[in-house]
Amino acid sequence: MKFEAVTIKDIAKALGLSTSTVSRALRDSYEISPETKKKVLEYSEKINYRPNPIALSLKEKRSRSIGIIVCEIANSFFSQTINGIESIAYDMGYNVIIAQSHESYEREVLNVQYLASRSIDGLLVSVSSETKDLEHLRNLHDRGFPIVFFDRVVDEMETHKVIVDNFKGAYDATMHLVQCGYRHIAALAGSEYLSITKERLGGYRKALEDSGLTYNENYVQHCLHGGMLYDEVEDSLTALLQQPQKPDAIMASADKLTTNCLRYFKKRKIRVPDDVALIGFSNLDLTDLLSPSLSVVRQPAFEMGQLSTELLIHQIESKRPVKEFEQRILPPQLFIRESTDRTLVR
Amino acid sequence: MKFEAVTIKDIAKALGLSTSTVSRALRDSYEISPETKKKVLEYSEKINYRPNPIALSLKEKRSRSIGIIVCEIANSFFSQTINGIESIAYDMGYNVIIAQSHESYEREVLNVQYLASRSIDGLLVSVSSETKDLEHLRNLHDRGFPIVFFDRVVDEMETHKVIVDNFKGAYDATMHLVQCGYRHIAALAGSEYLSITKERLGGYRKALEDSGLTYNENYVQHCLHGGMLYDEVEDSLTALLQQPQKPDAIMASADKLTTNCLRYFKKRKIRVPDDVALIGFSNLDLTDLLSPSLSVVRQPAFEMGQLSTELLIHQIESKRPVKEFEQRILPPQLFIRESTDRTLVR
DNA sequence: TTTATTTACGCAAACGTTCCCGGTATAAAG
DNA sequence: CTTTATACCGGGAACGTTTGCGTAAATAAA
Repeated sequence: MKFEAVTIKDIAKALGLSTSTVSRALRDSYEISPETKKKVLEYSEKINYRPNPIALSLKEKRSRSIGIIVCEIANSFFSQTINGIESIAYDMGYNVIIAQSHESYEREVLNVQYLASRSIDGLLVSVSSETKDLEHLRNLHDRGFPIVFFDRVVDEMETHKVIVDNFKGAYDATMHLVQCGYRHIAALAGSEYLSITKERLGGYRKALEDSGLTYNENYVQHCLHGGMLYDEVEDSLTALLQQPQKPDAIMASADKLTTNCLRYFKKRKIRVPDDVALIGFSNLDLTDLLSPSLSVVRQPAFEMGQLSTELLIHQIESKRPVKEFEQRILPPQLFIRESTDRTLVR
Repeated sequence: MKFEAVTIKDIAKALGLSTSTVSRALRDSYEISPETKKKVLEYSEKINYRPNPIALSLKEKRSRSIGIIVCEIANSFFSQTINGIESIAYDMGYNVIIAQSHESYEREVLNVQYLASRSIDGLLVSVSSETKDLEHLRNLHDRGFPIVFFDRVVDEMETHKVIVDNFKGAYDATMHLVQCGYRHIAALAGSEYLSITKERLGGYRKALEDSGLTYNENYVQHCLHGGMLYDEVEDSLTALLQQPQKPDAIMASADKLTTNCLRYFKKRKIRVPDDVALIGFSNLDLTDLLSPSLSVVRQPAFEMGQLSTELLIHQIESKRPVKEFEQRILPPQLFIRESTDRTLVR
């Protein structure tokens, strides 16, 4: 069932004009007399004419749409980021096409190819936790295709990047644990391939060192799928709790990691923070309602989305190839709640 | 900065053929000799040719993309629905363009117009809670534009609709409260304009009647923005708790309504379920981790998204105008946890 | 050998726009 | 009265593709 729209030709025919005249009248060209303009404008209004964006795209060789690749939109951080992306994109006349990798490298590659073949003008990417090979993106980038990375960036490519200060976030979180008196602080981290994992573990380690605590390799566990799979978290936590010296606090470095930690503790009736304290990166809106309420490092997701989009569209609309790339680093925010602070627990 | 793609013309020129021959070779037409086909295929592969979807769209008068309008993607129910939509859409070669109304009628209208002007082939809509006037949608629908409603549907339009059995969901939830011994059961509902609100309140009322409890108008409060604004929830709850006979249980009929209820109770140190029990519609993944864990009515969001998309694409690809419309009703699921069941509380 | 048929390809129009390049009036300048 | 300028408008190509039609050469049938 197709839906017939009214075209410039219909207007031209109805008014006894040529398509060029109608086109020019609509674009308010000086070459068209005021009377003709008036006629055309009025008639277009009457029959509710809307220019065909497909035809325009073909002509202008740009689609005015940008692609987004994230692992999951059902993740607070990413849905908030997408909100930020949308707010800017729509303001600037772009629409967004969203694709999810579900943390799978294969699906990420497929999505990139799909989006690229759909003639989008640019791409906003947060890589999957499985991604090590970047050929699918480098390929496009090398041919001048605008790509902006956010949150999960890659060192190997020279593009705009928007991240949060992950080092500081983890440092502050760990420092907070130290100040609360915890001495055996473990880290539950995401995929080793991810930039954010490295940065966050860096902050964790530095905080330990600055506090005179020794960094213990066995206190660091990785979950390849960033907490998406409960079993991975379960295995990691079990490994941590089997250490000769059980950790008395955990710093979790991703949203799902943090909540699945809590789920594990609840299942095993491990009391938080009495048995073990928990702080984690999270952008959930309900960390205050959890049991116990969660201490978190929160990222300015909305702003990250906005900023990334501004950088991307700026690059898309730039006349000359962009050679100077920016890396914007936004500050994280620390929220202290019951899961680390015993004085807060009822 | 534009990104030059390789076209069929480039292939034709390089191989000394006409564009029609190349086109036909690529589509494996019987009119082309095996040798020519082989040459064309190999060369296209080599230079990584991808057909330009914009040009195809112009020719075929369809864009192979569908629009989605929801209030918030940062809402578990909708993000799960979108996952379902995507899974089907991508399988069938469509991409999706998502727009958010943020529960504003004005933004919904703007989004509809924007999407319609972007030559999408169909629309998946869950109306905003402010929406009463449907001209923006009826307009399109009357001209044969495929529209499928999901979750928040409207009676006034004859289209495919996919909903959950809201009546049953609310009925079961209320019945559960009755069985737990609660006798003064209030309802916190969303916008009065919404279909889901009416259906859910219907189930609530019927359950009361079937249990020999009297339905009390003052026990029903509406929040126009469906819990998005905490203040609305606060006012409604305050009104409920000021009734001469304070309610001993609350049935909340939307995601944010339910969680904001909990937030209110926590703030005021009202114990759940001891002072007041709470059950609500919610698709959150962490209702088991809340304090107390939440009894909820859960909707099969993913399946709803899949089903809606199948119906929509089926209508889009139908040769003849579709006149017979289906209304699919999926079953909700009840999860009993601490917020209603005292025996579960630690 | 002539005629009919098949095979394999090219030409050109179409989708909806924009825009370059013309062209024809009318008016002003010489 | 011719030249030049100005105002206004139309023709047609182009964007990348598909597809109906035409046609040359090769093959088969007569």
